[in-house]
Amino acid sequence: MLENRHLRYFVEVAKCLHVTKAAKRLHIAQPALTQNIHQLEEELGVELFHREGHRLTLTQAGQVFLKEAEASLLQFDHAQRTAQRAARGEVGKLALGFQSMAGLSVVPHILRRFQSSYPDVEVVLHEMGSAMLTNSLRSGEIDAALFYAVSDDEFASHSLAPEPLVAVLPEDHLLAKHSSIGLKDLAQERFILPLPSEAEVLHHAVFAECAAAGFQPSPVQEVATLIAGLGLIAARFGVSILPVSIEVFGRKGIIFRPIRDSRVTVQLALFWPKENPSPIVTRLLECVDQ
Amino acid sequence: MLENRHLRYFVEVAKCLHVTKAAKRLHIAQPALTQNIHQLEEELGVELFHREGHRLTLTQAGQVFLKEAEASLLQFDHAQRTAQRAARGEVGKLALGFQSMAGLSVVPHILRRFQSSYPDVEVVLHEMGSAMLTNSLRSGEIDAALFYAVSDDEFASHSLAPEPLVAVLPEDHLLAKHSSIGLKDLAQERFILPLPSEAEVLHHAVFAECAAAGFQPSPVQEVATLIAGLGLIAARFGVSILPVSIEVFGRKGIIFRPIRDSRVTVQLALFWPKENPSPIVTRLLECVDQ
DNA sequence: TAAAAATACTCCATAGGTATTTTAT
DNA sequence: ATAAAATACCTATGGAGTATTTTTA
Repeated sequence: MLENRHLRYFVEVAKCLHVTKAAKRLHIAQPALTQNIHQLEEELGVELFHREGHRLTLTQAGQVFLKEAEASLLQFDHAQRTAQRAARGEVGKLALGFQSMAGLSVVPHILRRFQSSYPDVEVVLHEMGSAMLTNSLRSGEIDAALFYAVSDDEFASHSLAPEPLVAVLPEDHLLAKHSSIGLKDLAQERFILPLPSEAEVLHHAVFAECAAAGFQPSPVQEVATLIAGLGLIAARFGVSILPVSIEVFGRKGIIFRPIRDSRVTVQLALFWPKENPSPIVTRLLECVDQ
Repeated sequence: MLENRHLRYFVEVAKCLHVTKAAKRLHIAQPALTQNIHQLEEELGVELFHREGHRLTLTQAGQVFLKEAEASLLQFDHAQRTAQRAARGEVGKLALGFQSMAGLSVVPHILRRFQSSYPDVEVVLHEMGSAMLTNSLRSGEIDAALFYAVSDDEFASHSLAPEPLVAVLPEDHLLAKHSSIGLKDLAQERFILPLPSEAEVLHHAVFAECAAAGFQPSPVQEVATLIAGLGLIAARFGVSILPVSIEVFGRKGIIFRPIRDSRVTVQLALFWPKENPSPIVTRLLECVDQ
């Protein structure tokens, strides 16, 4: 059976056209090299060299095979180096899940840095709710997920800086003229909340913040998507409380106000499977903190 | 040292994710396969499989390496098949020399047939005189040459059908009104001859034909190129005798007339080196006779 | 006759086999 | 209990070495 060795040896001989010299460069004995070349020719069924006495020349087939053999060796090398780069997380695919809120500014920021460092990683983004994110992490559908949550035993995680919450109001709301608001003033408002399955931590954060202000939000309207929620607020259907990074979202008809005496913070965190984490996630982590 | 074998084995295991099954398909024992995979991972310095109990899965690096390994094996195969095709003369380069006269119709004809049968042969054409053609054949600069000559001990050759000679006259020549001419009527004309180094056989053919008609051409004007010769004839500077295939050359001011009682014929022949002939020449020969 | 390739042979490294153990389902 | 992978050990093929012969420049 022909092996790579045969190609390596052949290329060397074809380059010096001198078996003894080639053998020295290959650090093997001349007869061993001669044998390999013969075997190669035998298995191919092709004369690669003209032998006129001691004068070696490549046949036409030999010239063609030289090019092909070199290409094959390069490909072989490339395969090895690429596997090693892949092991270091420098090439491959990264399926990254994220919550809508995280997609507003954090994901784009991190991604820009990551892609400039690792252009050979193909990143596929998946926007979904927090419940589905954990499912997808479990099933291996995604390699990592970025969403508002607290660290947890099931997954490895890395939390970003805590974020304060802000009140989200229609722009013509009575309290809009103040530069900040006391949450108690919203006690009678209808609260727009994300579905727990979409953003569990944000859902609870609203209750926690209200509880700190001494009331329980009621009535509430749950929504599946951020877009729908902000639309309802703009239509004066209710108000909400969201992480401050919502402010990059400049929807018409909506304003944001800091909450005086706010007690609650939330933080984005990157989660990934404890078992067989993608090495690419390690590279991604390096980009998260800068 | 990693060999092709390792890739073949890895690809099989990566495809069934089952060492025992893969071993069967490869017709080797399971421990041998296990060892090879371990050795591959060792030499690469890369984990290619996750092993959770008996459940094998490819790591990210393994997935990447699978693609690369398959590509490498394909390239290896391709190298072998290409060498074999090259040995059969189906791929490679053909440097074909020819005389101007042969280039008029025979070379284009043969070439069209040849290229349709062997599109992967790169043909490079070299137009030169007969003396230089033999030199280039000797030096290996060209693989074969097509020119008017008689077969010869130095080279292998294959002659095409003999061609009669025709008289080449300016169109307003006195004899032009006749449909054929007796060569003796040209005895007083100046003969335009190719240089012997450019077309030795054609040069001699003129003398032989004239001798058969009972005279020796005089005066003579030798020219290096066909173009120059025909130009001189059109300018009424002289006449010539050339193989009948000159008639495809429709230069203004020139006419061709058969020679009555012509004795001499010439023939194109393909010549190639006796030593180490290019296999492509054999393929070319098959096209020459059809 | 000098130098290079081919041949003859020997040896040992290792690819691959058999038998067995370990491990997980 | 079963089936698969890992381990241990053995065998033998063949890759590579040394010594020698053949060939040609």
